Amino acid sequence: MKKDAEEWINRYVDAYMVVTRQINARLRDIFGEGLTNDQFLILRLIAGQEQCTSTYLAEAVAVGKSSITAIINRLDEAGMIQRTRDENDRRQVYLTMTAHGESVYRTCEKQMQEVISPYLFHFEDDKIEQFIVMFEKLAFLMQDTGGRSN
Amino acid sequence: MKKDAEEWINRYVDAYMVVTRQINARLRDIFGEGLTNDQFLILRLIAGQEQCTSTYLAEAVAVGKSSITAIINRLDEAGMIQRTRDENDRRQVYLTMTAHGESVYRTCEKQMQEVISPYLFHFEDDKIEQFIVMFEKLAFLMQDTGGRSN
DNA sequence: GTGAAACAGTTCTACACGTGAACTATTATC
DNA sequence: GATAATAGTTCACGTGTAGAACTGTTTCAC
Repeated sequence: MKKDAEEWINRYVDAYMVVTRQINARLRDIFGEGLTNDQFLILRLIAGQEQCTSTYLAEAVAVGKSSITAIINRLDEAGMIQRTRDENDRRQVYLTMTAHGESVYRTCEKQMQEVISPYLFHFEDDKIEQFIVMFEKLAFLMQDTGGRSN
Repeated sequence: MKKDAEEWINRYVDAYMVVTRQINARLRDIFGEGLTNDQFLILRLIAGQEQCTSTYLAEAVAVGKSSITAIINRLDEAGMIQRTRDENDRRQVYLTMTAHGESVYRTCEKQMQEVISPYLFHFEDDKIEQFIVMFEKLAFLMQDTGGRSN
């Protein structure tokens, strides 16, 4: 282990805990009854993926497939998404947003922008850019070492 | 809103989602039956705070006090923490770890270090430092604008 | 001093999310 | 054509969250 790794990790975890929990709380508040944070994330992934499947979602959010089914069922009951079976491989179910889902998602996306953007004003542009690039590299590293079944 | 804010936020959210969910999944796996991620976080806060109260925890994790009671109850039943009433102000209940709680927490802390540290090797020291400093500033900003009751 | 307000914490009910194991239906393999 | 692999679902159970109602304690205003 790197010499300063322990201290870095402790500082990272402490800061990350505050930031993520505070952001989550703020999003929870503004989304209100419309959507939970997790549902927002799932819609976001569906929006960004052609022919999105449960398996893809499960890997993307690092969670079992049965959890995805539960979330998808609720979004389905709320009329926000549709399931479409692939006629060539009838095991696959593709998930797409309905017009209503799209509308709710876009609203929440705007609200998210409004909640987060004020914090950006406290930093210089190149600092923000560096921070995000670093975060993206981390994300890339972690995505390539996932894996899980069920 | 800043000109590039929207793009930054989208990139940030996408990366942050991957990183936090992947880290959570890995921690869930190694902690196993011993402790949930949230319980670990709560113990971490208790460890780092003299005379820790439910109210402090609720603010720190940006959650209602009733949620804290639930978590504390489970940790109490598991024999990991103790509640002590303040004799000067009998409304206050101070939370401390038992020896057993301390032991479980330290074990999980080590495991967390081992899970996260490999990723640090992919970055230069000063990059890591800058990243963490930025995160800490963000955390500081967010902490100063919280607030919630119940 | 006493009554009202504020505060710390708990309980209760309801729901969202997570797991893992067992299951259905479909496709691939040999 | 039997067997294995894959995609997704269902079920039972534990955890975390909210919010409202509650207890007990302290503070404050008069």
